[in-house]
Amino acid sequence: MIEIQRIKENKEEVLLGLSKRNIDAKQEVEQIIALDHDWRLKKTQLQDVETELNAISKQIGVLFSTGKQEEAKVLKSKTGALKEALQAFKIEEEALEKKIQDVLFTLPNVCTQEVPAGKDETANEIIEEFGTSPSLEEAPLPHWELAKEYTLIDFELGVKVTGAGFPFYRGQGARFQRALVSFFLDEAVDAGYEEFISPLMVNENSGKGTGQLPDKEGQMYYIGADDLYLIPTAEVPLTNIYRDVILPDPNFSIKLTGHTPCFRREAGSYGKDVRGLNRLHQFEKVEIVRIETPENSEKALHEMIDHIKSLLQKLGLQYRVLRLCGGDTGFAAAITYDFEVYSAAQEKWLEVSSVSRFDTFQSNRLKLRFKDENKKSRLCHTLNGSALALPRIMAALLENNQVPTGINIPEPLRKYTGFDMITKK
RNA sequence: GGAGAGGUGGCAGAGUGGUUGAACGCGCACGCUUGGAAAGCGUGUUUACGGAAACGUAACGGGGGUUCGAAUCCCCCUCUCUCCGCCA
Repeated sequence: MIEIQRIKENKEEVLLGLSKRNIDAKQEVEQIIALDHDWRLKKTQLQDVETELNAISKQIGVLFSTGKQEEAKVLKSKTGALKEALQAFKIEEEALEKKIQDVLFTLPNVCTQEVPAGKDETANEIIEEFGTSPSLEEAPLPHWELAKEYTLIDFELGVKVTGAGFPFYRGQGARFQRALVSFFLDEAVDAGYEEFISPLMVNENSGKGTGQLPDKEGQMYYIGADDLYLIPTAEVPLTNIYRDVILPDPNFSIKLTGHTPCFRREAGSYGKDVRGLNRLHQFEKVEIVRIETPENSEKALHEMIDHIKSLLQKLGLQYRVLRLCGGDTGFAAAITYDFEVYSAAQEKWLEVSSVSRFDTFQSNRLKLRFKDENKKSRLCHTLNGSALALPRIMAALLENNQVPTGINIPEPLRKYTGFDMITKK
């Protein structure tokens, strides 16, 4: 959540950043400032009473130990009223604090200066395009047709065993996916990210830490019997490694990566956009996560962007980079860049990566801090990005690399697949 | 799942109702000492909030209770360890 200090000190900047999301938060911001003022006042009053009560208790202790029972009794009788006052102040103070939290929780992150204002994806800015569409034979097949023809993915089996959106990958399809995962992980490790295999379920505190809870509760699968959530992305377990951590000095740059399945309920999705691999309840993704000082986070963001570009270029995919407008930027992000690859058979752009800077929005919830040069605790910046999400990359590669005799495997993947081309068996 | 033991500062580990935010030790930082180092000596060394500061308040796994006063007593939850059971 937004730091309350920032709201107080840079009210206009906060309002401007939120306005890019089409949100007028003037009322909430004023309310928070007023509540915070009241809370401070109440807190001081509360502490005054506590000070007095502590002093009396101390005196009683001394009196007892010196055998002055009578004097102690007199003092004791004075504490009743104070305790009542203490209770009252405490209740008021806690109520105020909760109210502030409640309002704060409703506010999304403040968008940065470069984020374009706008309501939906039509306002996103295309900032870069790379590559050209492959020249395919007439009537290229969409990936779900190719998947059937070469027995790569079985959607019907998934429906039988689990339900829609849970496909089986099989044979060369399974191998192809595994090759992509290995390639992405190796590239990340080469770029200095530490590889993790993480839990696939997380507790409530972790969900809150990265901002999925409470605002996206309905999007996660929930295991009621054990009070756990299936992860919607590796971002959640990876970032939460650093929940409640204070890094001891300002010279750090934490780079994590992990490959996990991602589980998303995708409530309300339907239609042709969900055809084939375009939208699934379970899919695989390699995620990269970074924890940086505020001074370094913008640089880190661009390193991540460059990393993703290089992956797409090595795979020979045509892509474009979008800077999302405020309305399309996720709740916790300050700025987000999306990567889309061109799917030649479907003739459309598919989102394959989303890279975001969260500034202190997550770390404020996570209580993830570092000691600066003056040994002061400051909140870290967190960032993450997909590098990459598997299904749509697979869809694009299948479609774009189809030839009459099969489907060509991009060169960098061949050492992982063990074959150069997907063929009919 | 059953039985027992336990969760205290960076670590190790005292502390069973009173000036204990917490002994002693290790580690760490700074200083003294030294040609330099070690040893030695001294000082310091949790976090959050309020405050310009002095200082104050809170926190001994989490939550609640008893009490003038709780790390210490009571209740609930949770986690760890040991033994048993089960098991890829």
